[in-house]
Amino acid sequence: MARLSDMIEDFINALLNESDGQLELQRNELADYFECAPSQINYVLATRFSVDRGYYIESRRGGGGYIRIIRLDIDDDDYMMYLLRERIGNRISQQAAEDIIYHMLNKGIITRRESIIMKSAIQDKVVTALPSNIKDSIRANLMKSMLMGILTMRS
Amino acid sequence: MARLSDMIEDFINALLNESDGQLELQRNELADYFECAPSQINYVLATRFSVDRGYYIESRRGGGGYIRIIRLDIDDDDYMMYLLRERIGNRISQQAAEDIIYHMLNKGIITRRESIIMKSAIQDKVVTALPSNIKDSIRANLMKSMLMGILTMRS
DNA sequence: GATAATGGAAGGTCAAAGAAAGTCAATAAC
DNA sequence: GTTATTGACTTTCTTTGACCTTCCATTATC
Repeated sequence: MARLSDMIEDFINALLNESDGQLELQRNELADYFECAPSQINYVLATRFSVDRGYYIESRRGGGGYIRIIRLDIDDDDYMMYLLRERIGNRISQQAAEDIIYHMLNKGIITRRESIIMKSAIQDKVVTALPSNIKDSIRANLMKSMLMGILTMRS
Repeated sequence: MARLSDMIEDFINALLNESDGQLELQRNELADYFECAPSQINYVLATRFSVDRGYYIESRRGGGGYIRIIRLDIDDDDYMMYLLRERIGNRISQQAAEDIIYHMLNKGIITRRESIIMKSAIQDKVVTALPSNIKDSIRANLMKSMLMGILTMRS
């Protein structure tokens, strides 16, 4: 008896393959279809469609809510995926973040204006009055979130 | 699953685009047209045509009453100075920050890519596990820092 | 004729109900 | 002992309805 999670994963992958790498679905609908608890869907998304595996999830609650699954284009973005998966990690200093932004600018991944916005966001002064390990951890989240934004917006 | 609110928003936007940025309508008439409760119109105005998104609402009750929707048209630099000096302050919610970014995009102050970077930066998930007043205060710093970056790079 | 009540025609407010998705800890399966 | 599954509870967003306020025109009162 194949595991439910695997069946749901396959199902979603089949839908993704028929799409342009982006897909919208309703959590409850899918749970109904597989006759499982709605939170099962979250489990599958968390374990099988994580950023590490090259996916990005957006969602919205309330009436007309949805879950959007976006498959990232890994081949085209080796460097970005390296940053997300390995380089940035749980903490990053301002200097290291600035170096990465500078590098992205030089490689033509971002424009000069975009580099300035990113640099403004990861300044130490933005997270004042917090212990530096927390600062660095927020900064890591910031970098990863902005990178994810850049990665997902081309589709 | 088209949301009613979105349909009404689109409808109003279509009317606005055919006008000179100002539009008068009757609440009950519009509610009749969409076969919804009149207060639904207020909800759409409050959530989609807020001041943060660049709109201003005037209205009048009684016989011959009306709702007037005005698209604000401020000079870009003035608008950013207003944001920095008055609007953002020490704290700002994710929703309000998103509305402002949406507004800046609509005005052409930032590109779509830039708007996505900014939106990624001010997400709640970036500052997880902190009390919400601290979240909002970091977010205010973020917004101000990014705006300063945009402002200074043009001079 | 001037003023005061009145009724209908708007729009406004707010809380409750409804419609989704998220979280997390307990349990089950392997 | 790790991975799956479930369910109770939470949060967010939307929709509705009951009740309130304001404005105008008409009628009643002095």
